[in-house]
Amino acid sequence: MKEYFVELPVSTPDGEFTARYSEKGLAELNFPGGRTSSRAANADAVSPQVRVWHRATESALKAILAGAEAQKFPPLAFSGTEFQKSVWKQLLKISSGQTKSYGEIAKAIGKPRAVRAVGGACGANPIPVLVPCHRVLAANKKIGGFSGRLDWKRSLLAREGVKFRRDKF
DNA sequence: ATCTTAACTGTGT
DNA sequence: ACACAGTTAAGAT
Repeated sequence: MKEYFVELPVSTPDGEFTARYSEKGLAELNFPGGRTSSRAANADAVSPQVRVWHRATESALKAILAGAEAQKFPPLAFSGTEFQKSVWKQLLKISSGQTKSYGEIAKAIGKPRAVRAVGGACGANPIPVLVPCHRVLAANKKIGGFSGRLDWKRSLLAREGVKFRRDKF
């Protein structure tokens, strides 16, 4: 079985995301607005397996963007350190409309002091939205930060009906 | 209530 | 070894 990486566009009301697949599953997901991936493969050229995954990705992505719970999920083949993977695994447990703090995540993986490292892991998350890094707020329910457009975090949380403390405005 | 400072951990250079 | 990060809790103002 040869190793392959495939990029496919995902059209959503928010723009065109780009999904990247490895031989194991969905490996990366990028926000719209980025450079148009000219390397995007033709949907017909990819294996049936990837097409199935991609269908699940589209379904899940659109659902979450709409503020709903994702029904279908493609296999996630993110690569990273063990620490990061354990963090992302925890993030997947947060259902729509719910939030957790960085401290709670750290505690859940047995390293309650590694709150800052958790933040780093979230920022390194290769599959935003599907891995709900946006559902993680600071300890006192403040919005916290976000690598990339902070607008996305606010917007997604708002769509899920999450109330967070807005320190300004 | 807001600001400042110090601690703590994983990761990249 | 050093600096930084999507934090936090405690102390000062």
